[in-house]
Amino acid sequence: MNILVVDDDREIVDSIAIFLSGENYTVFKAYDGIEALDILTEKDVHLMILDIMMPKLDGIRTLMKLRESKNVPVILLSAKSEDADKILGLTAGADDYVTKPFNPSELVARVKSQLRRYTTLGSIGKQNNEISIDGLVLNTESKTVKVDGEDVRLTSTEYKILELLARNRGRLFSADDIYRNVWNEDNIVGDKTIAVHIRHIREKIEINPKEPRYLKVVWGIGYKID
Amino acid sequence: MNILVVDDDREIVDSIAIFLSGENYTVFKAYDGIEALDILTEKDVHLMILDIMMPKLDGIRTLMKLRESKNVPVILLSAKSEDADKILGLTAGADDYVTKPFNPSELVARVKSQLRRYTTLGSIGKQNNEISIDGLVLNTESKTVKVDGEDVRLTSTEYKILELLARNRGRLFSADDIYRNVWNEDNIVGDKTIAVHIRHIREKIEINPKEPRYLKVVWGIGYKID
DNA sequence: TCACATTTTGTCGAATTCTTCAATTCTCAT
DNA sequence: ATGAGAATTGAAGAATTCGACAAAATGTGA
Repeated sequence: MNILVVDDDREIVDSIAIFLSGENYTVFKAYDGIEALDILTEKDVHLMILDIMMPKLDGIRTLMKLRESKNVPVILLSAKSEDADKILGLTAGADDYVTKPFNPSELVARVKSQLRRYTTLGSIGKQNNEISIDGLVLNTESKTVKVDGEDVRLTSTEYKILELLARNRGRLFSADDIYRNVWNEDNIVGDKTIAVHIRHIREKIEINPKEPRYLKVVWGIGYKID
Repeated sequence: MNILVVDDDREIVDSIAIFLSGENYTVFKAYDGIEALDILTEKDVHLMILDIMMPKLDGIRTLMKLRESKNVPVILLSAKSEDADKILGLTAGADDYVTKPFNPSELVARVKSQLRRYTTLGSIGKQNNEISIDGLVLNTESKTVKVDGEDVRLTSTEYKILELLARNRGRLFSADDIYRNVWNEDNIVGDKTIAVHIRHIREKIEINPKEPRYLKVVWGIGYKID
């Protein structure tokens, strides 16, 4: 892994470099924003540690310029611990903000955390966003539903109810449970509303709504998907 | 976006919830690790703020259990500012570590930063600067758009919206999601603005805006590109 | 400053979706 | 078998949402 360290104070750059090298990272060094951007285009940088106060091009501007084209993780470094500065930096596109003086081990831990997110944990698209139950397939990202390969159009409320039940296959939900989960508030009136939505879902996903294949009722208690 | 806040101190949970709600996040609350894990399976959580000191199941253990199956970003919260604790937490799989007492605005900024990394910035290997969807081709470098080979002139706002949707093909964005991503701030007023931009984009890239080939609406939820 | 392009806001009608209510059917326990 | 409670069904009014248009606000370059 290649890490670019940018600070106009050479001593700081060197000491950070020593700690990172000790963790077997390859370290590139730069002493102002222009140099940093140069290295970023030339080399394959996996993470950047960037000081804010620098001559020529300060850290925030460097970061903003970088974000126009690359999504490399950036940890900002600054002597200023003012909250406003932190917020500015994080808003400008930084992934973390560390104030000087810092504990080298903590910095290394934060580097590792960011690299883990960037490389192994990945982003939202990577994870499994399909819930599959027999011929019933929910895609939680596009909020779509397929039954035996056929696309089925559910309304937003219908989808939310179905996702709740599908996500917790086998678990029993009373009408009130469902209401609380989907509406995020308590149901004051009766539970007819849920019943009607259940019917609509059944009409759409069940071949024979009278003999539900998925969406089953447990008498006197609630609904579930086996 | 859904955020889960976990702390055994209800006052802290409530106050964090207020700040996050103000930023238009949906907030789920839990008061120990067990509850947290329950909600994580039931709901689609996009980020978790997790206190370390908790009864039943402490934050670190909760985090480790979570990491067995999910890669949701986690921000640890702790009264201890010992470096060793920070390092332990970050090593266990956390994405960030904030010590109490904290500045709410900073916490919100860190939440946004993590969500950005998780959702829009994405992970390694996305250097390709052309996004191609059927006859629709976006060049993210020159910020130009072609439809069936024909150049199309989009305004900057229009382009940003289209890129967001194209970059996350299949994923559904509510009007608020789009606003937050493109403007980097919350939408206080209604969602007419997005609707109008969507129409303009459609007028330009769709042959028949009434029957959109690319930019589809999902009633009651939002927009997407299949 | 003015003219022009872009972005944002406000209003309206049509379409879709949600909720309510009443009638009917079904299930379980006796 | 029967009755009470529970679930399903049908229909209709209420509430939302989307898209179209117009117009106001904002930004930009000559």
